[in-house]
Parts: sequence; structure tokens; C-alpha cells
Amino acid sequence: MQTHFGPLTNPEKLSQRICHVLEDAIVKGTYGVDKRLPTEAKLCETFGVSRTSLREALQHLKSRGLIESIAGRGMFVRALTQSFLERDLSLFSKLNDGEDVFLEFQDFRLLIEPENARRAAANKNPQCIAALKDSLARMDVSLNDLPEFVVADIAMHLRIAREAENRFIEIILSGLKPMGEDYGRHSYDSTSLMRKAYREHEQIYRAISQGDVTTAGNAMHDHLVSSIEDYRKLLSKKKSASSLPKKRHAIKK
Amino acid sequence: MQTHFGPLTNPEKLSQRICHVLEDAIVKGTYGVDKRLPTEAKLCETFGVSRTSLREALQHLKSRGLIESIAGRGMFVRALTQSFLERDLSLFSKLNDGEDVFLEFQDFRLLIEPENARRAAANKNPQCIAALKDSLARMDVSLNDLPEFVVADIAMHLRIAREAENRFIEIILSGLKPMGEDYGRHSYDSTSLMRKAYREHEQIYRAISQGDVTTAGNAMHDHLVSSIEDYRKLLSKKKSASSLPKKRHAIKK
DNA sequence: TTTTAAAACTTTGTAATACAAATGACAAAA
DNA sequence: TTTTGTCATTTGTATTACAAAGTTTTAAAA
Repeated sequence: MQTHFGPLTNPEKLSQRICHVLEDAIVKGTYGVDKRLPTEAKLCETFGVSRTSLREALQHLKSRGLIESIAGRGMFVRALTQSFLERDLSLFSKLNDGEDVFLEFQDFRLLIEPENARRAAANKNPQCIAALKDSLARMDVSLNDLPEFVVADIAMHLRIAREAENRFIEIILSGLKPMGEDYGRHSYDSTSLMRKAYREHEQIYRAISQGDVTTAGNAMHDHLVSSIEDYRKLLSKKKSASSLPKKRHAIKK
Repeated sequence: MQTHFGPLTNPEKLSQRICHVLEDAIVKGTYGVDKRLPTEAKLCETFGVSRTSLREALQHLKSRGLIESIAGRGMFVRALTQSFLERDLSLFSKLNDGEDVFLEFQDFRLLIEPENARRAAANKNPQCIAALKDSLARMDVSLNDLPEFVVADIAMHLRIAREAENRFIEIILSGLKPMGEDYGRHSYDSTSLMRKAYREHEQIYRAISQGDVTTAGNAMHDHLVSSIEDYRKLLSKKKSASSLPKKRHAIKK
């Protein structure tokens, strides 16, 4: 027989309750950025909890970048820096790689990056152009060093992304850097593919440095599309290679 | 007199060092997902540290969603769920709202959402269409309740985003929900603007439910653009309203 | 034998205390 | 005035103890 009762909701741990109170206060702006929080001793007294539990709550806030503690000075409210977001996105990248995710990832880039290239071409920022030239050179000398090649590849994409002058684009693509590099290491399975990518990057660079908005966007678009196609081919090749032998083995038996 | 010495780099705290070791092990896959970690006691012995420091490291990993602890059972490696990413994005939204960020935010949406609408139209998913109709109805009855109207508005956008079937789009837009709602509350400064938004949403809905890919994309694009334009107007109005009186005051003096 | 209940054990959660290490302020000494 | 030493404050680490939650074992009862 079924009752209409669900399982009792686990009461929140002490540290979590403390955490919520503090977080609310910080988000609401009770303590301004860079202001000092009350000392641990005072907070313990205020909440009526042990230092252990209080510190556990503080630790959680620290982990998320809301506060920083300095030995001998105190605890300070910090503006959540982008680097924390990037750190988590980057951890997500590391933990969620895989063939299907890669395809979604490239699909996502396809939405964003052509526009980045267009804006970079519109900006014609000399610093950007110099940086892109440098990345290209690094790709060129790394044609026989896949990891290094990939790093230069992604660095170039990120430098272009900066020209979009949109913090969301910048943060998100930066955070996904590990995934981009991982994708690169998986997708470039031959030197000829790397050469092809180099040529495509070269075209992107040329369009941007000439301020040719349309061509830059198209070049970026084509580059990503061709990369996706090559990766799809690679996957189907791998699949048939891993399934055919199985069959033969079965027949032999 | 200057020495050639720089400041000593702060040595890492004990808990941070522990944390790095554990994080590496987890990311490298030493412990599989949902596997139990050694007990706190064993880890203390292994690292030769006190339980306090160890637990501080574990707390950090918990905060970031890598592990979960269950009293009486142990600590378990968890696949970093999207909700953690969303939580941080959402905190970022709450802490970083403001006029300039709103404009970048809308600029970002403009890159993503028209494509979402196109895909939703291509899918013609009955469940999606029903949900959109529901959101529309909620918007209609909330024309005199701004917060409620905004919630329905954003819910509709997010439901469309789901049809893109891309986890990056979904996670990121979901995480930015608080910012979207906040933007809505700031940008709809009159009922007429809300009515306008409702009509635009209606057009998006119609195109999607009819499977008209191009129109859906355009409708979403136009909706976002018109929203941005209205918000820009609102900003300049506010600016002149806040700067003019100042001038007059100065003259009076 | 099977089922149930109780006891024993393991493991995380919370508390209390003590001391170490870092920082800043101030007084003493040169 | 500048340097040096001292002390108070505050966070960092360690230790111990017990509470609470969950698991396993044991034993009694059916």
C-alpha cells in the first residue's frame, strides 16, 4: 500500500544554514565588496555555533569566490571574479569530454565564433592582429607537435573572441578552453588535417587583418564546418574499425 | 636601496595542497563516478594531516560538486552536474547586473536565440508547442504583474532554447536566467512595452508551431533587437532625467 | 527456515580547546 | 627618524570527544 507521504526531506546541515544566511547578506550587499566580515569568533557567537561549522560554511563561500580569508587579517567580501566561472566551466570541460559532447561543443562554437571574427575584422585592432600572427607562427612551427599546435590553435580563437568585446562570450569560451584543446587533440589525427587547419586559420587571419568583415565571418564559419565534417568522418572510421573485427571474430568462432 | 628580491610567494595552505591532489585523482579518473572515496580517517593517515585540514579540502571539493558526503556512508565521487554550473552562472548573474552588463547580455542572446527558434520550428515538438502556449497564456494574464510577466517571458525563451538540443546553450541560458529576469524587470517600464513583448512572443510562437523555420528565427531576432532598442531609449531617458536636474540645480546656485 | 528486532560497528557531522603562523599596531631603542 | 622588538588580533592546523546517520551482524521470535 502506498501512502501519500514522501521521504522526509533531509534537514539542512548546520553549515549550510549558516552559509545561506551569509550568502544572502553578501548578495544583498549588506557587506560591500572588499569590506571585512566580522571575525570568526564574533560570527560563532552570533550564530551560536562552533568554529568548526562556521568555518565549513566560510569555506564553501570561499570555494565559490564570494569571500577571501587572509591569515591574521580577516575575511573579505570579494566581487565574484570571472576566473571562478572560468574555473568551473573548465572543470566541466575536463569532466565532460567525449565524442557526442565534442559535436555539441562545435555546434555551439558555430553560433558564436563567426560573429567574433566579423567583429575582429571590423575592429582591425593592431594588437589583436599581431597576436593572431604570432599564433599562426606558433601553429606553423608546431605542425609535428600536436599538443603545442592545438594550444596555438585555440589561443588564436580566443584572441579573436576577445574582439567581440562581450564578457559572456569571453568568459564562456575561455572556460571551455580545455574542451577545445581536447577536441583538437582528438580531431587532428593526421598532419594533413593540421596543415588544412593552418591554411584555414591563415585565411581567417588575412580577412581580419584586411578588415574584411564578411570574408572573416565566412572563413571562420567554413573552418568550423570543415572541422566538424572531418571529425564526423573520423568517428565513423573509428566505429567501423571497432565493429568489423568483432563480427569477423564471431564468424571465425 | 632596492634589492633584487621580490616578495615571497605565499606558500599554499595545507588544505589547498590536499585538494589539488584529490582533484587531480578525481579528474584523472582514479576514482570512477559514484565510487566511494577512502574514509576521512584513512585519508588523514595517508596524507598525514589532521581531520580539520582534510575536511576543509573535502569541503572545497563538495562546494564545486565533485564529491558528495553522506553521513554514515562515506564520500562519493559525483559527475559534475550541470546544476552546479548553473548555480555559479546564476550567482554571477545576481552579482553582475547593471546597465552595461544588460546590453552585453542581450547582445549575447542575439547570437544564440534566433537559431534556437529556428530549431524549435524545425522540431515542431508538440510538448514544446504546448509549453509555449502555456507561457503565452501566463504572460497574457500577468500584463499587470511585472515580476510574474517576466518569469513567463524568460520561461518561454528557455523552453525554446531546449529545442536546440545543445547542452551548452541550455546550461548557459538557464544559468543566466536570473539576469534575464532582472533585465526584464528593468526594461519593461510600461504596460505598452509589455503588450508589445507579448505580441512579439505570439509571433514567435505562431512561427514555431507552424514549423516556419525562417520566420521563427526572424521573429526572435526582431524581438530581441526591439527590446534592446527600447532599453537603450529607456537608458538615455533616465540619463537625461538624472543629469538635467543637476544642471538646473547648479545654475540656481 | 524466514522474518524481525536489537545491538554493534562504521562513517560523517558538530563541538570544544589549544597552539601555530601571519599580520598590524605600537612602544622601545638606536 | 628609523629600526627593532613586543604584543594583541585573527586565521590556520591539530587533537579529542561525542552525536547522528547508515550498515552489518547477531540473535530472538515466528
